[in-house]
Amino acid sequence: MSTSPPRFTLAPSSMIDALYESLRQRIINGEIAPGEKVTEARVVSEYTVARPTAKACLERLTAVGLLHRTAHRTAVVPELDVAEILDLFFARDSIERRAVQRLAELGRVPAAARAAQERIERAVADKDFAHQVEADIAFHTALVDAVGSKRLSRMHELIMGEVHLTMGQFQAHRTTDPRTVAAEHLAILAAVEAGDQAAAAEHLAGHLRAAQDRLVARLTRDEQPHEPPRVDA
Amino acid sequence: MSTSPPRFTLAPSSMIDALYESLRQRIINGEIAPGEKVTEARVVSEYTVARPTAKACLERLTAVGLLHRTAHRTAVVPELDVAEILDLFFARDSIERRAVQRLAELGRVPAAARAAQERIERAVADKDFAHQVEADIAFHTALVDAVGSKRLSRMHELIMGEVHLTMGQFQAHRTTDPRTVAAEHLAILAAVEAGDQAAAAEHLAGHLRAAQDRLVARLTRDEQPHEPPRVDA
DNA sequence: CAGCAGATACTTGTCTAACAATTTTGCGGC
DNA sequence: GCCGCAAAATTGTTAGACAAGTATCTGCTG
Repeated sequence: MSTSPPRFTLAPSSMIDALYESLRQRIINGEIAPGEKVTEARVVSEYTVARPTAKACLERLTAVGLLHRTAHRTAVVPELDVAEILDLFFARDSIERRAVQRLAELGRVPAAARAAQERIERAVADKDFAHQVEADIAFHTALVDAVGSKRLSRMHELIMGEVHLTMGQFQAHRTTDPRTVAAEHLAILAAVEAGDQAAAAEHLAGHLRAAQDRLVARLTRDEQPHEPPRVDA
Repeated sequence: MSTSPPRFTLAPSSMIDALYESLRQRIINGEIAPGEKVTEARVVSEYTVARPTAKACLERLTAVGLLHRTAHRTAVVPELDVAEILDLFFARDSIERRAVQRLAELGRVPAAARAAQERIERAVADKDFAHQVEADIAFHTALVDAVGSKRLSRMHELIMGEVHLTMGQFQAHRTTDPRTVAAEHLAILAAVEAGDQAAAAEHLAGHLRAAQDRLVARLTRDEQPHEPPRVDA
């Protein structure tokens, strides 16, 4: 607040940060599949780090829900079931709805959201799905960050890792028309710009519900065959 | 959710948990004062633990805002200024408002909230201020937990440490009539029981705003003399 | 042949010790 | 009195070790 906010983000400075980012990416992209075990020893050997470093990293990933772990048991990449997805989207809606209401109240349309929107459209044109998912997350994060509340942003960050994870699982068999998503995003921004809190909240809630329903529909279909957990490596 | 909720909480099982709880209490109660430095070496010597253990503990406290720390610099107990308190209460309101709206929608009045309410009244009668603050936190936490959303509860937990901290700072010079607080709590529960979402949200928002205003008023008065940071030890 | 008990291997929790990198502090010179 | 450099303090990371708890496999018994 008092110092100028950083305009450029550099590569992570500490070992743990770098490790965290790398593992985060691998989990989110599905490179480390849901259900797969991630032992401390594995991290130590895959990268060249000491075990305490790996341990700290796994703890951080656990804190944001990208790994599940109970005492003395190996951390695993979670497979979210329907109940968890509903819970996740309820929490997400709570934060983002408040954010857009606030933005509408201030009449503030974040530039970063518009930028993210353009990135989404470019990714759609390129058929680059991973990038599209990432830009979509960036769009929603931009909305929350624009409120300017450190703590709201932190709470949002706490759950967006899991959102990213579910979209990553979903990404393989995508059935969504990207133009629908784009239209919904624009409707949110338009309501914010018009200063209409209720409309902004409605558009956002509808958008999230649509995403949630797509995930749930996909999941209930997939859970039927009860496919065995994929184990590679 | 699927397993029965624990009816009794035991002492923390792991070393780090115990350390975390102890330090948390000491920070919240003001035993470790705002502005005070907490080095890893200090924790190591005060308790009998290894430095990595202390380090992990400080990291966890930092994650929930009970300590502030930047790379290579010593962790300190934060002194929240007015801007931060406003931010904190904005975030808190976002979560708790959603929670009571949801409870009203379900018509679910959590028993734990009523129990906490009784604990508050008992603490008031005993003039036990620390206990009163703790029970007040428990009341609000009970509201959020009753929703049954793991993630909403986790987000709430992420900021309630800081709330506890500010109330601890405030506790020394208290100016609040406890009966006002009790009445506000009961109004919230009544609205929830009646299933009136809007009224529940209104009562909660008013309650939080009153608490926030008391804190801010106290703080702006205190900041005038610009007292030098207390340094003991 | 099935089921259970014990033994073994694996994994995590914590500790000790050490060195590198960075920040803070204190001293001396100008 | 102020600035810069060196020493001290503190954190970041690594290595190795041992205890304790889990999971797995083997072998015995019915």
